[in-house]
Amino acid sequence: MAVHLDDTLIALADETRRSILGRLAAGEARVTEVAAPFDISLNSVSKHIRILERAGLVRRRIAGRDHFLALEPRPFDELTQWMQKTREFWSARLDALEAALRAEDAIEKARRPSHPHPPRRKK
Amino acid sequence: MAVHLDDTLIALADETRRSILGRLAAGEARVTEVAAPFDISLNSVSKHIRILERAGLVRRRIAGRDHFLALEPRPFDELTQWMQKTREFWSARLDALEAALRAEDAIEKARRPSHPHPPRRKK
DNA sequence: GACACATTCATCCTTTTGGGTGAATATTGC
DNA sequence: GCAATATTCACCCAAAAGGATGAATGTGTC
Repeated sequence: MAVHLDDTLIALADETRRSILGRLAAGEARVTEVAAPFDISLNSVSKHIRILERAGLVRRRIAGRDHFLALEPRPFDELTQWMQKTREFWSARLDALEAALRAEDAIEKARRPSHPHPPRRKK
Repeated sequence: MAVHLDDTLIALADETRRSILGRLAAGEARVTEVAAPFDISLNSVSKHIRILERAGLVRRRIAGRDHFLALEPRPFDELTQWMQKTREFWSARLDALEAALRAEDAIEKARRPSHPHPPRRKK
């Protein structure tokens, strides 16, 4: 699953590719149509599309000499799920850390009412 | 905002870096501590940390010769927001497309009860 | 001051990415 | 069969990423 995530993240980490996905959200389009708005060569767009296909974000349907591309949101949704799970995990750990620090502070305060934060390392 | 997104996505698109973030979710750690579980050189880990810092996902607090690293979830949350907005946009457009196709089908069916999908291009 | 430790800097190497150009391939249309 | 069209393939180039190693810098400790 980790490699899969990498492909999706890399595919999304480029403005041209995000723009291509935006175009495909409006429906199927041929490679040439997708490439039209960009000021780069058709070949470069073709390479971007291959990276999107590698991530599974774009599906290709070949009809004669036309290659119709369509948006495939599943990897995007899987990434969203991973991010939600990861965020929850982080929150839980960071909250626990916060709680531990507060408890430590309380103990410290009870023992020595002043001097709230003895720096563990100097300078 | 686009460049910012790029940095975050690129930072997350690597298993080593995701693992570093997982470690930091448990609290601050020095560079050496963060590097310990990995089988790569300390320098490589240092480079990964720099990429995480570039994305704003890691904050560095220097205390003498020790560099303490801490997780900073804000860019992660911004990415989550972007993904939710994008997903909603896609859903709206794809739903509209679906509806349009269904409507087209209905009209087609009303006019010619058989022959549901005349292929626009042959083979 | 001398030494150990933590971290980065400077290089080098290989792979990937993002861009380009020109040729090849496949399909359509006449 | 032939010309035009759609797309990819094969290279070339520069920049960046991910890895390594060895030197330099800054800090703590004795």
